[in-house]
Amino acid sequence: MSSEMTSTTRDATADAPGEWVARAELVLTAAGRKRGGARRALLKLLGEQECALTALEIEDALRVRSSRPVSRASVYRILDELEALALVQRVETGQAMVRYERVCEHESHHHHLVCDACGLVMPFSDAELERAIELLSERVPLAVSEHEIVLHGACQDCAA
Amino acid sequence: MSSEMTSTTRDATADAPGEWVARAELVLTAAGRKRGGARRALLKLLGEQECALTALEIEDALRVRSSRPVSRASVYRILDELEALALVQRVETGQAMVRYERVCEHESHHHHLVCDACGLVMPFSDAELERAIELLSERVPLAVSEHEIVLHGACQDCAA
DNA sequence: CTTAATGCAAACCGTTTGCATTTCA
DNA sequence: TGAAATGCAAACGGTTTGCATTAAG
Repeated sequence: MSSEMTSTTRDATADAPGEWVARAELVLTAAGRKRGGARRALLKLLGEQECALTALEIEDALRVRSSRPVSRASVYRILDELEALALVQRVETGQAMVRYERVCEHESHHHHLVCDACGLVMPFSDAELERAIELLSERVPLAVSEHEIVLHGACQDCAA
Repeated sequence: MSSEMTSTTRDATADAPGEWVARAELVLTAAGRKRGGARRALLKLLGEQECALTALEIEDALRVRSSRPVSRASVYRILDELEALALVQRVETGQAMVRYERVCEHESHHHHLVCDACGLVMPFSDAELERAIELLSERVPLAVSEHEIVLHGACQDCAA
């Protein structure tokens, strides 16, 4: 019973609402950036997400269910910017497109489950696994700064 | 002292020489494929590799230091074919291009260390980690068929 | 005003595909 | 001789870039 249970619903990334957005705004201002409408819309969207989205999903979401459509170029540029400031991280799921999700402080980060049949991506976290990685990192010929773990398989719907 | 030591040199993938190539030929024949020169050259090359290569690296290697140049399209087609037959697997390193490496039977598979500074990719394997993944796989809302682990950081040269 | 932010369209680049030709069984 | 294998070049699709315009501080 030691490790945190995987949760598809309430996600490990789910900060207090807006906390991440607030921090992001701070970091951006500290970096001498101005506050544009496109970026504000993107931050709001990312702040609400439970798991990683692709740039195109973000573009669509902003065009369809948001106040503020954002051009594709801006989506990419803003994501790059946020990644450089460690506010967002890339997630490689082995699917065609890269995914992005916000990075939360003082929260155990999560990893990803990918359904190879339907493309569903779900977060999970596991303390044992993190411990194993931590130990391992000491014994490896690399100064480890990050790690990414992806489990592939069939989700419950697709396996049925 | 329990887990296998990471090895940069002698790699976990290093089968008895040619063993993988021989198996690959068998599987391909069993699948009703003919034996073309391009594929033979590619198999030979992959059989000699210790770690994952990109399609372009493969194309170059075959053009430069091999008997048999192989067109880019064929490289991709052959890799797809081998992947479908589970003779080769993709490796997502978070770099621009996908990498490919042969899959060996009855050998604990390995994972990858990626130097984000110079792009070096090295294999490693760890029994603890595998155990953690195995346990975890039971408790997750996904019928897990594979997993991929990538550690990012700075290699010994780049960290120095 | 000065500089960052943004949109648009074109450029990029790894990968895939269509088609004609060659090769293997 | 028929199916698979291969090369070439064009097409694709996600991502990046150049440039002109707008807007924040």
